[in-house]
Amino acid sequence: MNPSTSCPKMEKATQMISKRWSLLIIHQLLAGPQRFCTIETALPISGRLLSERLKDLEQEGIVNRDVFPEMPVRIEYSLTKKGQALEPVLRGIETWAHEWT
Amino acid sequence: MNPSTSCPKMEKATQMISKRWSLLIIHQLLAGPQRFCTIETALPISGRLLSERLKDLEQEGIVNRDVFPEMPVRIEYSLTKKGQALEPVLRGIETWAHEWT
DNA sequence: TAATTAAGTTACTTAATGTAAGTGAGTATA
DNA sequence: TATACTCACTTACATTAAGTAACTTAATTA
Repeated sequence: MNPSTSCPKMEKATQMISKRWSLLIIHQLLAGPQRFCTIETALPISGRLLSERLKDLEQEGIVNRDVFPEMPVRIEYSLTKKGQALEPVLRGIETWAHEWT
Repeated sequence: MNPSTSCPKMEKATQMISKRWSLLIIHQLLAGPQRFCTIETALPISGRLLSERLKDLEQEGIVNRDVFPEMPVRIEYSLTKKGQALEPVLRGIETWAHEWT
């Protein structure tokens, strides 16, 4: 592994969002706050990985985890401002996906 | 793994570009056609993976591999139109990276 | 009482990534 | 002429990540 000469912020950013499933989860959350099982049903991802990825995204400050202390407890995932700021990127991918795939 | 209810094009696209290193390689190639060793030096990626990733991207029609039959042979990698169409996405990530990381 | 749902976790298998060294053809250096 | 070096990879192997399936705990519905 070489020391890199490219932009370190770009490296960090791509590392963060290009983990498998991250982009699809963020895309899914653009539709609004959602519960675990809703995301699990919407995407072809297993609970095991969704759980892991949501934790990662929460740590990166991209996703919020809100606990509503009802009975039974309800947990909703949503995008933070940092996460919402990725909307143009996701829309760009959407456009590209429709044109080229 | 559930059957998904989200957009299959989006799934394909994210699968394609969010493989580790793909985004950085495409970003690097936005600067123009480059040789293997140039990319290897510019990014913190090993030859082993760069070789693998370039093959993937070539197969997806995102990257071109041009062989110049000089002595010694020169090989240059560049973006296809499909690859160049990703520029807005990469610029979006750049912007986000500078604002939020 | 039995089955189902939500939000995960545990255990285990398979696939991807990282590291280091090697290859073969050509080039420059002592 | 022998040595070292560059380019564009490849091979072998160790480590890490992803995928699959079954399990958990508490509450809810049939």
